[in-house]
Amino acid sequence: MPELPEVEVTRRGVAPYLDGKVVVGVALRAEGLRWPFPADLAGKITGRTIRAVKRRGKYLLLEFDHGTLIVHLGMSGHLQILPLSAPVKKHDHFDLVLEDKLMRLNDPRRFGAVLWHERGKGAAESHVLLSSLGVEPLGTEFSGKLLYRNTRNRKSAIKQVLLSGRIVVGVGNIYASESLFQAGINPETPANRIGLARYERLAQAIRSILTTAIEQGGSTLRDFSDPDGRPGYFQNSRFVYDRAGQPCLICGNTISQIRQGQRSTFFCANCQK
DNA sequence: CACGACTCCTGCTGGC
DNA sequence: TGCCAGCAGGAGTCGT
Repeated sequence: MPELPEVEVTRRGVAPYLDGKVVVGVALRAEGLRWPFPADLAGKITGRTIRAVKRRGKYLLLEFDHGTLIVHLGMSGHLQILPLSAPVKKHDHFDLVLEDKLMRLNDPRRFGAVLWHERGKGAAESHVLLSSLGVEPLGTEFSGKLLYRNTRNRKSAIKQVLLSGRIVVGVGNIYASESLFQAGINPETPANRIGLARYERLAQAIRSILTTAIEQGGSTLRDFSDPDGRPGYFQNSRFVYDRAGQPCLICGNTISQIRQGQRSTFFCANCQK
């Protein structure tokens, strides 16, 4: 479900309820998700204060003085802020209980994760899952030049390279297709055959699309909503994703759907060369 | 290292 | 209407 915009919308939604608040307890209703829940999570964070809620790629980082709770929503994870009395529903696997509210993680497919990183092992960014991530697409380091420089030895299709997260993070299946459409680049083009000028266009497209998606509250294609239950509206701004067989909104050509690395890609063969 | 296939899991949809 | 194959917004792991 969530790509960078949805995770950022989630972060902004939960942060006001978590910042500076004390954890009263946790509820765990499964062994774990993709990986087991941290050993003695309650003992680790009960009575501790959440100092900040940050994001790195699609990972949410709940920072404490003595470590960081790392939360990933996987494909189907969803966080909500609820009253303490909220009834438990199917797939409600984890609650972070505060004094007057709780943050609940619901994740039907259980591809998500809740992990703990001790402060003593360095910043959360040094965690094994975070240490080799690419740059933030909305940060100052990201640019067309960076994309160009880091793709000289990448023969894979540009769509796959974007999805890999090793050069730039947070660009998932929807926004990869949308960004390549806006930049006029065919998703099957080998990354090392794209020049600097086109990468400048792509970087600009990625920034612009992610920024717009965040402002619109993300994409609600099936079930996404922010932690207060509000849906996103970016799906109304899609040019190609999930529009196979429909006319291109720019040229009228029929939108194509192909498979790349077991994932669907959508594009306009006329607008994207 | 780069690359591609496979894998985890539940739920929904589309074709019969 | 029921059944079931196939696909869904992610990404770690393994073999080459």
